[in-house]
Amino acid sequence: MNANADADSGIARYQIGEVADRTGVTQRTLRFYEEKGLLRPPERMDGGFRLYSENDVTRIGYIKQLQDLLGFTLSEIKDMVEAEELLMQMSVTRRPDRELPERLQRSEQILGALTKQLDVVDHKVEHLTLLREELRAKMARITQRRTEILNALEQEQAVAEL
Amino acid sequence: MNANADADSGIARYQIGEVADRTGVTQRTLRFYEEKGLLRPPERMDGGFRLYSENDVTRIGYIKQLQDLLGFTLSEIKDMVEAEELLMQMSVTRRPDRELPERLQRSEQILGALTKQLDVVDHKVEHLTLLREELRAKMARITQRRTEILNALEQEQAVAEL
DNA sequence: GGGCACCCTCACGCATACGACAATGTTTCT
DNA sequence: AGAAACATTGTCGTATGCGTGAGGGTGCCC
Repeated sequence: MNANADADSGIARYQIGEVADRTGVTQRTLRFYEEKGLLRPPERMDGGFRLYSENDVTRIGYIKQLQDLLGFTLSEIKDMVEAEELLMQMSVTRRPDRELPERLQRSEQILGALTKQLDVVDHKVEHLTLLREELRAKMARITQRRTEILNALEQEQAVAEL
Repeated sequence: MNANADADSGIARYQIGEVADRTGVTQRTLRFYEEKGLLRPPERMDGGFRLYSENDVTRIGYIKQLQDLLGFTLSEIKDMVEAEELLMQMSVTRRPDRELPERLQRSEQILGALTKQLDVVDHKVEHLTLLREELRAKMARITQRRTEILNALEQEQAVAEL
């Protein structure tokens, strides 16, 4: 067994090396993300080794996606995961029905963040879609040229055959 | 007149300051792009001042879009504009019907580049679309929570009115 | 032909996002 | 208990994408 699964506790924990392997980011990057507030400081073993949860692993994948594929900066991503964090906290802290106005405010705050993110994403999708169309048009043009050239070559061949 | 338009030559040229103003990028950035091969070295005046064409201005806007809105790196963009360059050269150099095989090869080279770009764009669109759905789902959840809270607050109000 | 706006080329600086050690401590396996 | 494997915190280095002068020419108008 390589996984530090639930030996006697209830939930699986992984140390940094395994997380790095599974997520495809380096250990350095994981520590860096933690330092920059993108990842909550994970638990530690008595000796100080970091112990990540399955949830952390998921989050790391999310961050990578936002970064590599979607081109957000780490500080943008920080805002996004923080909103996510708040959202999850809200879902959990359903207990005290007191302080409703405060919770309302939090809701609207998160909604604001999500709206901003959605705007950014919409914008990107729109522009990428346009770019895609342009690329397709260019490809069509080039493909056309190519068949023209191929035809011309065939003509040459035919002439040479005589 | 601020534009260095066609005085006696046929085509308008602009010096770097005006290009910077029109495109919204700094002069430093323009020189930097040139240095990095993103922009062909523009013409120069006798004294060494750069003279950009309308075409260059268009290209700069294209680069900015790829960079800011779509999150490509400059080296990715370099590949893209180089393919574009080749494509335009092909369209122009229709003259010598000799050397067809060479032109065929160029065509396929450009096609390859375009295909790669299209793949990248498709990938991004796909992931962004997924992300957008997730964001919408989250917003729906939060909006739901918010109305719940608002209802609860109304209840309190009603009770207090008694 | 003097002045002012504009441009030139270095060249160093800076933020982001890590990579690559070094020196040291921890866990685990047998 | 001793080695191998793995982790920790520094600290310095690096690539990208420019910003910001310094020091010095150029263009053009009156």
